[in-house]
Amino acid sequence: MAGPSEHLLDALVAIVADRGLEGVSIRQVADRAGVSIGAVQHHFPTKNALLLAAMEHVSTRFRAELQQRLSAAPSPGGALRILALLLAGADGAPRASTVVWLSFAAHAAVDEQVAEVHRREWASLERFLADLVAAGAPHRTDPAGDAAALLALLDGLAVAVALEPQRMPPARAERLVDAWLAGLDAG
Amino acid sequence: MAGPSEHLLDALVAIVADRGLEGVSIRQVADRAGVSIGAVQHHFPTKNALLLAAMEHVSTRFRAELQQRLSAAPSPGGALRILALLLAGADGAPRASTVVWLSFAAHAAVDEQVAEVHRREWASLERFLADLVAAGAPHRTDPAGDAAALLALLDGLAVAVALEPQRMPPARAERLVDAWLAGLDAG
DNA sequence: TTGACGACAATACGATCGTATGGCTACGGT
DNA sequence: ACCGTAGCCATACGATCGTATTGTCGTCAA
Repeated sequence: MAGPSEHLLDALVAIVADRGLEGVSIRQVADRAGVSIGAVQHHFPTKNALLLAAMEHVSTRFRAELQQRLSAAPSPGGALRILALLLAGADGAPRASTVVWLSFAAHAAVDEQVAEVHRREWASLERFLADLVAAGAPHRTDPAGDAAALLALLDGLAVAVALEPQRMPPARAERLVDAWLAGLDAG
Repeated sequence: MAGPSEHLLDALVAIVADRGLEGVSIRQVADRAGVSIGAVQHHFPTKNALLLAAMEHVSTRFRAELQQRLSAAPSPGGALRILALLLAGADGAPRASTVVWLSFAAHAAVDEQVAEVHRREWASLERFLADLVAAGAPHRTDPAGDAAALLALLDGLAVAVALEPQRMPPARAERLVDAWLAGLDAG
């Protein structure tokens, strides 16, 4: 299932997770994957192509894991909570995932191709959240607005959980997410 | 008022704003500031020291601008809205500021010294927001929780405004902020 | 007057970077 | 049997990096 290309992409993601994007070099990726520089160059012509492929890779992985987790959701409301906790980096979501997308996001501010992938993913995420809101809380008048606010909240929480674990431990992030979801029905 | 050191820090911040942290090198900073490599080394012994000083520099600048903007606030509620719109990158806040702190945040995930400065600033921000909430909406039972949620929302909105201007134009961010603030009184 | 020192500039060093190049091996089609 | 090509490695090239070293001016205390 996992070819040599995916192995390289996993190596890159692992490097980003613990040394940041600045720690990524063709040589480091090759080392981590246990192959030569030439092998990396064979599968991806440039570093940029490797980076873009890695972004698509983490997106694909995320969608797969999401689908699996949501298969156990009893209702749209339950699915919304599962997705929210996952995105917020609350219990169950590894810090590494947040660090990776945070690194990509920062790079997106400077690289148009990376920005395009980021925009596509986040737009898709907002649509998905909006659908869950519309299905789980049909009385809401602006599910798209609710989804956009929720997505922003979750992004901010994820960063806080990853960078400030003592100010924002996962349990607090979970409480805040639940409070916001409760506001969906009340407010 | 602005000595040669501040000039170097401004140069670094300008580089981060339009090429990211990866565009920062001693040589680039020296070039942008119109001095030699040696001058940079004279004021800051290492690149890391320069980076840390730049973070403190943007913090100081931010506090100064904030204090100036808040001096025109009629009430705690008004001050809260001004600060929220500023942090969210809504109309009036430049994209560059968001890109700079986003870059620093991503770097904080990998550099403990940068992380410490980041934590200090964000903790201070949450406290300040909590005070404004407590003053402007005294009936709230958990102003610290409100502040933490608001701060996360604003961080997420700022990133969205900076990276996805068509999904999250400043006006939409402003509407979402206002909706959240309205929920302070209702929910 | 001299001499130390602060504020730079110029240059050098070793490391690492992305990428190009050329060769080797194994295999699949003709 | 043979040729091409996919897959991979070793190595080289030029650029850029952070930092160390050394020198050159002023200014100002003694």
